[in-house]
Amino acid sequence: MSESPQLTELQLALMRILWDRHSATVVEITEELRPSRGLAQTTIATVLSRLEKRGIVRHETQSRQFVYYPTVTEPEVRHSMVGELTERLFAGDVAEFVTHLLSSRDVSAGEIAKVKAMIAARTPKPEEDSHARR
Amino acid sequence: MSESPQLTELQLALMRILWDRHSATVVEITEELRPSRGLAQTTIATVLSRLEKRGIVRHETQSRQFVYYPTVTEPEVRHSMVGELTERLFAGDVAEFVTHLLSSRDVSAGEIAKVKAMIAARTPKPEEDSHARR
DNA sequence: CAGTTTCAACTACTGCAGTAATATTACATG
DNA sequence: CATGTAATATTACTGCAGTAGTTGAAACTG
Repeated sequence: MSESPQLTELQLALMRILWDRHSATVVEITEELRPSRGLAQTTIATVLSRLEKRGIVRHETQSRQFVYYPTVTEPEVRHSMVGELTERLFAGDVAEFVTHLLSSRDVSAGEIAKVKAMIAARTPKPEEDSHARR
Repeated sequence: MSESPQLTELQLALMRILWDRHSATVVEITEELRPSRGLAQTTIATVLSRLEKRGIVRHETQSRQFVYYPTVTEPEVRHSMVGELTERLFAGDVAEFVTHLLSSRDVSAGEIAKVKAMIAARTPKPEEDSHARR
């Protein structure tokens, strides 16, 4: 059913709030976004109802108010958006993608180290690990 | 001047052709895309002129025909698109992004190995290298 | 119970991508 | 030089995101 949602920046901003709070009303979201973007409540409501049409959020009515809930997790969205870009730009080649990411000049040595550590941590494949020790 | 172009799939398809051939006419592009998408020449022309308005391609008139050229390279586009997504999804944290990429279950061991090799190859920072030897 | 407030619903407008039909321009050629 | 052809230009329509005004209904308040 659920395809692979691609969300725009505003949509993601709303989702982040929903992910943080687990649920939120239109008013709450509008409040939280007021500093960054000064959007009208109706705008937020419109965006939310469109997200609902796409199955990305749902709502429950609580005493006259709509309380919205995310129906997808942040990792899921990340995964589908990253997957899409991997296809689009690197023909699905993840290694290419990583190479590209790491070769952008704005990656600090510290970040490279983090990545190395991460790879080290996940390199020992479970099966190998279990009998590499004997 | 040039911002950070975000290109859609169709736009990328056109750009890939331009990158491959270095230049192309509307007819050539239409031909090349005919198998995959059966688009009218006018569609291609429209898309190209919009890309030109955005400064992503330019054209020269060669004996009555428009010959289009890319004005940005594929790496540039990749960089700006990936950069955008890095911001959007990972708040600019490249290491997070890489971690995410590598933790998607559809990354083969071979690909991990490729990435490791890549990191190894680029870990010795040039400056450090030059006087680590003294 | 009437007035006010608070929401959501509805409607609508802009901008852009995708799509394509139609109009226009200019060249070649009989 | 008239005309067919090939290419671009114009125009337009759909769909969706962003944006917001207006309306209607429910709830609170006195």
